[in-house]
Amino acid sequence: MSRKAKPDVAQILEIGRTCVCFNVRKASRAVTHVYDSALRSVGLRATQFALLSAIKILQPVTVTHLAQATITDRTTLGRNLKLIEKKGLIRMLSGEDLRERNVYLTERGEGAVAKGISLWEEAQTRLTEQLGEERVERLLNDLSLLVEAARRV
Amino acid sequence: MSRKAKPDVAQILEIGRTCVCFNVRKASRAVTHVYDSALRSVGLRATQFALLSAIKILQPVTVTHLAQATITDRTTLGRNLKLIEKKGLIRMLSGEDLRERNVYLTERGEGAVAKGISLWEEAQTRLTEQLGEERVERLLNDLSLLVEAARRV
DNA sequence: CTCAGGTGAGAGTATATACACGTTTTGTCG
DNA sequence: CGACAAAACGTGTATATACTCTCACCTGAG
Repeated sequence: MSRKAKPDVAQILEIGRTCVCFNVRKASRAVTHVYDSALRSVGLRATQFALLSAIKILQPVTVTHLAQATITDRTTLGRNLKLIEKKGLIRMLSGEDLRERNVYLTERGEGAVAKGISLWEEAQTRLTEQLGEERVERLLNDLSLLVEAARRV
Repeated sequence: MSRKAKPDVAQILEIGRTCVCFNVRKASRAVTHVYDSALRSVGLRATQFALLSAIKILQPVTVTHLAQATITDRTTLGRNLKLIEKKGLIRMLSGEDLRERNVYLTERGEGAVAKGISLWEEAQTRLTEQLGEERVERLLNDLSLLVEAARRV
């Protein structure tokens, strides 16, 4: 009784069906594939397009701020920024506070976002057609609540 | 007019709000953090617990089969399997068809799943409390449809 | 002013993910 | 039977992710 019994397959099946983590990650892989494919022709990954978009909105913005806004680990973000900096899409400059690095879009970065938008729109439209607009809206809302919930845990 | 104009911030804001990819990935990061933290005391990542669970259900199973079942790239899966093989949690043996590698849980793998279950349950329960059971059920259902939709695109 | 503690960022390490390409084995058809 | 297609898997390379540790810089208490 006190000895931990081998879990049976039925129990694991139920975990697989109900686990929020597994299922969100699985969906993340499937959806990322759609957007990565769509954006390939401009040489951007979905993550990079997302990052450029966030910078477009928040610029000038520090690394830590951007990390909080995108729910990304600061060190992860730093490495992702380095990649798009090497492509010449952003600049990172120290301001008055020498610890900070302020991130800006370059002209090329602006152009990349502009080119990405139409490709993004096509992917988003095709996916929305498959899923239905109402369901997409509901899903986005639930995902937003999920992020809040996860941060409170 | 034909010249691509700089997209304005309002448009990008709308993209950030509505993009299924950004928002699923963001949720994936937030949720993974919860489950990774919960499982840390047994030395498993959420991904690894998921993988062991899938093997528990499907064993013996080939790499390609497991990849299809988990919506993971075959080469990604191969590398993830190598990590839990090194920990002694699974075995990979060739069968009659020498191209195939059949994956099995070891005794230690069974034990790891058993230990992981209670930790998983705690994380899942805390998250469900924050989000509400009905919303979790709806979200899981919508995510499942999303995966199907993404695969049809 | 000084320094103790806090803050912003990078480096080291490890895992997760996937595309392009190559290798071995199997199956199939003339 | 032999050549060629198909299947299963691994390797090389690149990006995404995050934890731990370290360092530089800033700021406020005394």
